[in-house]
Amino acid sequence: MDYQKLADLLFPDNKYTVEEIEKKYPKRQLEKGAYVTRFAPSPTGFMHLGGFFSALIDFNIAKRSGGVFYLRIEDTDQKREISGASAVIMNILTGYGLTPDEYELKGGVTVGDYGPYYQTERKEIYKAYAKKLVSEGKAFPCFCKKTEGLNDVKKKREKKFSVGINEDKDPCRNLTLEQIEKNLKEKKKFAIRLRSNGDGVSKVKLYDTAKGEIEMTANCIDAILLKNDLMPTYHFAHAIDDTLMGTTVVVRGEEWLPSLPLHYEIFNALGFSQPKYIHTPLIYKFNEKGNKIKLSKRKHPEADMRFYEKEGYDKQAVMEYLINLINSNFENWRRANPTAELSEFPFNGFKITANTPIFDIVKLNDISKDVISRYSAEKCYEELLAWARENSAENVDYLVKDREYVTKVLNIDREKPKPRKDIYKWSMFFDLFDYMFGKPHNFEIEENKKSDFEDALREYKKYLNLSSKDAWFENVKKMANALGYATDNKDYKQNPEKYKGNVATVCEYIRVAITGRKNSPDLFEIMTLLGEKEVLERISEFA
RNA sequence: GGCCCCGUGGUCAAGUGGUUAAGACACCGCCCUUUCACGGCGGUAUCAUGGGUUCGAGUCCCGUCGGGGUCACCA
Repeated sequence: MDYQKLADLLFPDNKYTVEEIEKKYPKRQLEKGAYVTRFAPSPTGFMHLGGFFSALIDFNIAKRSGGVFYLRIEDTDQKREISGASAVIMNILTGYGLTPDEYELKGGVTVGDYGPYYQTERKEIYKAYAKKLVSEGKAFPCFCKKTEGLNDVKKKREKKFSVGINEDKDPCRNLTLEQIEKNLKEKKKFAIRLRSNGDGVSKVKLYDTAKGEIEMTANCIDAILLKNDLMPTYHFAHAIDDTLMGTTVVVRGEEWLPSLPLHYEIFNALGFSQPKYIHTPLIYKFNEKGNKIKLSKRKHPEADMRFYEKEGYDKQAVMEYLINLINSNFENWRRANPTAELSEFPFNGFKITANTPIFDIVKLNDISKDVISRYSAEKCYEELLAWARENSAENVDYLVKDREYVTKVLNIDREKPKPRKDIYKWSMFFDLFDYMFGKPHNFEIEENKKSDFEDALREYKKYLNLSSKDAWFENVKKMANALGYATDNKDYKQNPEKYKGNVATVCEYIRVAITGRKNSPDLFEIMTLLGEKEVLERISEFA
């Protein structure tokens, strides 16, 4: 077979040769030890938590080594393309401070010399390499009918098929030049497949920086390199782009691990050497049956980065949670350095756990509470406002108009060595403090306590004193005493039957009347902010 | 089913041949606060399993079991 002739037949009008292309992509001039990483999502208008997770690792590896972090859009599957998706990706990345050094905005600027950064714009590059492989006999055209996508595959999987030796070699690999010419004359579309040398038995030693050496069965599949629209598959584009663009470390989800032998064979065929790989653990949740399942876009809102945006999770907290998932030394560091910037943490992207973590929103909440408790009231206000502008438009006017008051509310129990921690996302603010912005409607009081409750409130009108915290509390005690509630706690504990309750009980009644609930920050501060008139009105509701 | 990854408490995890097997979340108890919290102290609870190797194994090797991933002209 005259492979060169075949290559010319298949690709008569390629714009570039491989040599021409490689001239345009010189080796990057970087300090020794500097890593080049990339985030390479497909533009579906959705960013998965797991994708963000690898971007976080990418960013840290590049930035901490003085290297480059770039964004490449893998838009070769036109069916899935959503317009404006790349802007969404850039927004999230920059919002979290993971701004790429090189990127391209569709219809806008391109930053960086190793572009284009959209794969569809690199079509001629892939074609050049495909032609080269064909001319060397390492790839061949395939005229078969396409598989019908995911459904076909699923059916095949249900049969629990096993892949035997050489069974995956594609029949088209044996087509004669004449047959190919005939097909071409009939304008038949073709894909380009790798002519695999693998037997499906021999082993290859591969390496993952996080997992160590992995021995895998060599690839034996004549994998598609170029689809019949001549766009590359992930595998082919990965080899070419990451080589040309100088990627030294590829961080990607663990679902890619099984295709490592394929990538190994493609890199070899192309004469490229492989980058380092870090396959990150996938993030799971438990389903109803208690089985682990992948955090998925369809089933789990938390899989979508927009969820955290909408809910108003603190960005620092989301990142701290993720780092904590792969390395809990982080928590020790955080405790020792409670006010340090996240960027000061000696994050080692190469040393990540291989375990498969289960997403735990309770833990995220806790981290978020901690992060937010360290903020000043002013910072909280800014964050709250920023969140509201995007996600709660109806509250923006109010926040802007009553900035001072809102800041004071945010400041309750905050300016102290151990600040209160009850806010973990901004969307909860208005519910949590609803009583600061209007009279409560529901009151957490048991039916059998109602008469005591009302008696206490009636009496409290006489005792209300907001002149100082001490005076306020002194009066609460006086009233408690007058109504037969214990003011000596020890005595109360020993002889509870002697009393209707203790000061805590009285406080509970007042708290419920003012806030509607049994839990709230410091009562005196709340009453002071509300003002005497409002406080009396609320008490008078019951007395 | 083939191939591969993973297996320390309910969850996340430190641990790289000798530890009383850290820490955090959650849960429970006590203390502090004569309010709600914050906080402090303590508790329950873990090396999947069976064999090796070794004076010694959570750590190394093999098997088993369990969980997960993958097997598309999707990434």
